[in-house]
Amino acid sequence: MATGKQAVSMKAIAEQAGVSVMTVSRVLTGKGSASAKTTALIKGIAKDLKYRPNRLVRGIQTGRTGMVGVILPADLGYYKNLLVGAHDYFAAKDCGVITSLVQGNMGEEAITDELGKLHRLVDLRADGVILRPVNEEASSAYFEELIERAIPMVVVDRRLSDYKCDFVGTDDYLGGQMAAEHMLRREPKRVLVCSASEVLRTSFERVRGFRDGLKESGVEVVEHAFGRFYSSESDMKKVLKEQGRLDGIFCVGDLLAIRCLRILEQMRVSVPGDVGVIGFGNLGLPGDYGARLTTFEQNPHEVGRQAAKLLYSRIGQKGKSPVKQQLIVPTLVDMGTC
Amino acid sequence: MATGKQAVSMKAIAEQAGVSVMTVSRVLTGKGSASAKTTALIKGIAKDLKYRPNRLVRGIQTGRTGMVGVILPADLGYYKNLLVGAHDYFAAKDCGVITSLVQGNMGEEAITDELGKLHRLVDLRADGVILRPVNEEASSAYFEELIERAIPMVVVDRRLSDYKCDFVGTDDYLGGQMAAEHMLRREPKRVLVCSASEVLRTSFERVRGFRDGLKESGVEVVEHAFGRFYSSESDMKKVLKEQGRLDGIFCVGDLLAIRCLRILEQMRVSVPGDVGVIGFGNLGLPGDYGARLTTFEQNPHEVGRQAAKLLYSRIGQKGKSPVKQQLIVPTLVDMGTC
DNA sequence: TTGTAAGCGTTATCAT
DNA sequence: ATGATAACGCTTACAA
Repeated sequence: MATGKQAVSMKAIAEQAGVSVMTVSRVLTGKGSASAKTTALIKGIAKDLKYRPNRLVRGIQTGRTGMVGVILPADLGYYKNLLVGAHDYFAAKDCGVITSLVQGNMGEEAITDELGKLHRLVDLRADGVILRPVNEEASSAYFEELIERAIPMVVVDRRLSDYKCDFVGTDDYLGGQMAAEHMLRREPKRVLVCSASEVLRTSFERVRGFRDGLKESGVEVVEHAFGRFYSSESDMKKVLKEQGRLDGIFCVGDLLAIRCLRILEQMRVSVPGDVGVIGFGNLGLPGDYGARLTTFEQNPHEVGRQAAKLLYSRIGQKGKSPVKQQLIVPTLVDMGTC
Repeated sequence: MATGKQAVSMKAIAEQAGVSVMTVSRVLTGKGSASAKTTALIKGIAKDLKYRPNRLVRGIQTGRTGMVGVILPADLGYYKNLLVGAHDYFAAKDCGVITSLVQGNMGEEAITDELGKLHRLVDLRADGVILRPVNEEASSAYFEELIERAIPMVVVDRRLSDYKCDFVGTDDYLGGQMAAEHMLRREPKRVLVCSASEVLRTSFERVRGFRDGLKESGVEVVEHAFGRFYSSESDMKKVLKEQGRLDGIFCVGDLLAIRCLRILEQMRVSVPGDVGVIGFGNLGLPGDYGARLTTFEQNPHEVGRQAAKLLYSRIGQKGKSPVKQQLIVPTLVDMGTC
């Protein structure tokens, strides 16, 4: 310690009260017993001295620091409410949340950054970690420091492909099914699915759910896979023109759906009169058309809350238990485009 | 420690290397000297054992935990980027950020919550705190635990009325002046100021800046004070009708400005043809008209960065130094309504 | 260059 | 109900 007067410690209280440090500890933590008299005395002195327990020391001693780490992309966007959801839960558990923001979405640099944040959390002896992974291909070697110390981790929003661990995210399959159900009310004959790519799990699951939801309806389903959750105007125009008559369109992302709406407007096709359009709330920040798009709102707040809850349950849980997958149901927001 | 194998400590490395703990400490922290041979040996073993320093202990020992607290309102909104800005700075300084979100904007409950979060940060021995206060009237007694321990605090966005301390926020006065300057290009004869209330510092400062900016222009300035940063449609309509001929309107908040635009449209007054309208980016989330409103964007990211920078400079600064006020210049966003 | 001893503020453990 | 002592993992201060 550099300079200045020492911060008040249990020792100081003990001296003033004429008891041992242990008695102070017992009174102040509420664990163990003490006479009513000493209890009152000690509590009084603690208040007078503005005593505050040193959680660092307590953490060293008990193995629980009461801090958890949350690692998210630096451009918070969609994850803002996830963070808030996690906070909501942890606040109730008197857990401090160390937020770490990772620059970039992929690439070596982002991975290095992510790993650095993980290390910092280990160094601070966080009780657990919530991670939205940048490095989706990370193997268990990547997480060795966490594993070594049995620090529980819950992954959110994006699944890790190589490393099995607890996960909380949107139920994309169910969302797809719900989209199908909603679409069926139009009694369509032929519908188009605008997907991203089979290798993108969210897209794949949404499509799978949608197809399964239509399975016994006899509706004809055609699909066009744009490589990403986005399409240029010309690509979309080409696709829609080629497809000919359609009664409905399900896009696995809002950006695709908004593009659809624009093109359909150009083509003088009425929505939802001629064609119904459903998007999926990939970004949650729709543009001009977005506000009126029938889509699925993901519930990042709930994802955050559930991730926190799951993580908390893992903390202090002795051995290993089977991996859990908590899937949060998206909400259909009917804005009349389908 | 409850169960399981002990985490690897310097002691473990020391034993394996056949040296003392101090040598390990010196090598791993880079402070002090050691022979090239032992250095290599120790570093090798540390890596093999996946050693990670215990920052808690280091914090206890050195008085610097490398953690700072950031306390913001629970509905992050505008503060999202402030948080990101603070992170950007602290990440570079290898500082962990403990985020605390306070429920509610005023009232006893929120204050209790805020104080609780402050206490938790003290308990975790944060090196410093950035606070967007809920409790603006808080006196120094409110912050006694921080003061007692000489934990530096920087207040952002809202000033504390009773307690002098470092502050970083938007330069409202300058914003007002800039609005005036912009307005003058229209060569107006008569302008209306839609203010909130004199007791709201941000409103007051914006108006003061605006008036000062027009001082020598000879422009006639009339002012209507709505109690808040908001007006009902009927109130605004009444005011605009009563005022008669106007060349420009400066609203201290975007919500007021958007209301203005709507009423003017109803009144068939062209903007910016007949009247120029300037708002102030109170919320940053403009509605339909907002996207086209000439207004001031506050720079929460920069506020966060500067607050972090200021706080960091205070950390480890020995005695007390004069209070600093860092004012961030808002950006004029000309969307053509003035 | 390296080591020893003491201490940081608390809890765990075993007494009394 | 209370206390003494060790331990947690590291750094500071002082030797050698």
